[in-house]
Amino acid sequence: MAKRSNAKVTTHDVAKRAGVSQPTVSLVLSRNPKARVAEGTRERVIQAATELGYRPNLLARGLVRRKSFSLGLIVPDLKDPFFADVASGAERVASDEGFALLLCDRRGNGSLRHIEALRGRQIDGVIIDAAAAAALPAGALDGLDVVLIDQPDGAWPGVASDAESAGRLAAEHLLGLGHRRFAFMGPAADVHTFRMRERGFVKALRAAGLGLEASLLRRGPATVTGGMESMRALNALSAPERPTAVFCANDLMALGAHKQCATQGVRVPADLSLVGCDDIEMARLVTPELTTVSVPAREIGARAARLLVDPRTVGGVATPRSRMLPVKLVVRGSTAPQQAR
Amino acid sequence: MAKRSNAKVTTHDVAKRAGVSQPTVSLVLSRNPKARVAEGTRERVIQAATELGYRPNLLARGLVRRKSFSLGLIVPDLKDPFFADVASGAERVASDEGFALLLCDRRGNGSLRHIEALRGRQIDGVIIDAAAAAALPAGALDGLDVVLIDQPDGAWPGVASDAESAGRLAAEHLLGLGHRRFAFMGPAADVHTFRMRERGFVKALRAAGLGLEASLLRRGPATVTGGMESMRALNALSAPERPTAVFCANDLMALGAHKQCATQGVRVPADLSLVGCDDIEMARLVTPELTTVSVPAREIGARAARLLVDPRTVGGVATPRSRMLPVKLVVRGSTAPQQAR
DNA sequence: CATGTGTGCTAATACGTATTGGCAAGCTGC
DNA sequence: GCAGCTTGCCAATACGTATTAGCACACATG
Repeated sequence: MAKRSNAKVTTHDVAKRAGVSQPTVSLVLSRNPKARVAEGTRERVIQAATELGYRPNLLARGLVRRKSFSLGLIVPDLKDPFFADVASGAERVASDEGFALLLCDRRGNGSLRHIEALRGRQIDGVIIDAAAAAALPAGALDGLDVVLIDQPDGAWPGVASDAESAGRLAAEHLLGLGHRRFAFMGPAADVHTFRMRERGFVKALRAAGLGLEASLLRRGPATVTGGMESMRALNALSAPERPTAVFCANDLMALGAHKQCATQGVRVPADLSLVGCDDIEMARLVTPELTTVSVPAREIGARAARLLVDPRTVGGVATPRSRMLPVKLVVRGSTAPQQAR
Repeated sequence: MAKRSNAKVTTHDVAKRAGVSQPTVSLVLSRNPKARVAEGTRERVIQAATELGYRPNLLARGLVRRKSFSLGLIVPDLKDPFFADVASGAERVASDEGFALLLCDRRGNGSLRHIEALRGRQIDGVIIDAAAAAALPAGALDGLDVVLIDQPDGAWPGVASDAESAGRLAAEHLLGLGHRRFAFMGPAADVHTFRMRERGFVKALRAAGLGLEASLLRRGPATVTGGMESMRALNALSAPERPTAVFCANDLMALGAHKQCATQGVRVPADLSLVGCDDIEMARLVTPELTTVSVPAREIGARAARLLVDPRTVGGVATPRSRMLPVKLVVRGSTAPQQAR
């Protein structure tokens, strides 16, 4: 019967109880494959450990092994459902593999402080959004195992979705519905995923012989508020100039745009078709439901964690191939065939 | 100029460079107040540490101090915006105080495994939702500094919102609009906050001489899906039996209900007034916007972390008073005066 | 000059685990 | 009977920091 004792039990306590030395306990419990331990001894040690409720002190273990069995996760904003999903996926893998996940919400700020704190904790790797990584001073990540959320940048591997396809799928869907006058809204900031979504969208339009006028390219933060403001600007255009379909860099923007249309009496999808990207849970809660491109956010987090946890890829032994996960168009109610005006 | 060296710099390295012994470095850098160090020595040590880019190894420090400067956070589901907010608040405080936040998403499961892992990491405290704590085997939290999210349970302090007032505010708002036929939807599970929201709601109805029939008390998980199903059941009632106003245990349910009404053509608020609870960001994105009771989720997380970080409250020296944070009714578009039928 | 009194530093040790080298005992083979 | 091997264990040490006890010195005091 395992005792749940309050006082901390060490390998020394176990050793005493089993009548062996401390190193022997360590040999048995750390399952060192090259350890030679008699079967009887092994059993006595395990028995004693169980009885005392021994639990290894990972700080001590980390100190000598130079490995802390913990990962850092730096996200731009945990309240963004996309990153909450990423975190959720990363936590799952980390936890399953015996790693702790140290959460850092940079809340839009720089992440140098977080990085330094993580270093002090001797983390085995860090998952960080590419925008944060790019904003760091040179060398800030030296010596760390890094996986980027978003495209790789040469120095570090990254896990991302196929953003260009996302844009293309949105465009092709809207083109197929007969739309000819498009707008795009997204941040100017240097986030690769957003750039690629835009590029994929624009390229598909070009392929159809269409373009995107400057006034129909709205720059703003990829947030609900950003979406509302961009949409307000579009709605302020004179009727012939107004787009009939809008692709938004992510669902938060799209939901903001959606809301703005509702507020201003612009009917979605009758007056305007709207496509988002990410497929966050909320996309199904608005009416009409948001057509969007589904991105496997949890899987992105999970894969990023797995790259850092997998002994075959850590330490650059085998440079992990970066991962580009497929996306899928999800047609819902916010898009409809272009109506004659 | 601080060098960013890849190799780890220890106090020994700093000592050598400054021409002093390792303990002296430790005395200087740990800012031990009772340490007597000559000003010149102190400066040389700091200079050397800066030049070498010294950063303390928190594993080693934790080992000897018996303190890891890290907190565990166990949430039922990170994808629930309420808990994402709690996590965000807790992370902010932890980070500001030099603590790491070890994130555990129990994803609806038991949390014993997570607790054990956190113990091994010698965490200084754990923030856990009360439902998870209650589901743990006896003694599973012994010897830990615990703060519950949700009401305290005698053994541990908790940080929560004034849930009974939330229910009462919702009821009074609806009563003031002339409603007389109410429904409530919420989980049967033993989450104190949800029980108190329900109780506050029912008590306020009673005070007005009204009650809640069994058929108008819908049990279901506090999720979007749960809200949709409960709403479907309510909509299936014959017209005279149907409520004119519904209070939902949280916003996720309310949004599910909101969506279900849109799907079934029940007009909100003309046919049905809807009140949620939490005031998550999404509440403002649906049309009509959701009337709800605002709960300071981030503040809850922040306070919980502060209780565990504050030297005046840790270790039970001064048992921290539990905190009950005020809530506020936010009237939006999902509620309206009762119409004659 | 002997005695006390701070001051500024260091030697030694502890924290709990992992690892290295080696010792003793039991074999094998000749 | 001795060299050589294997097996099973342990002594010693390392990881990087914090802390305790105490040393050497200067200075003041009698």
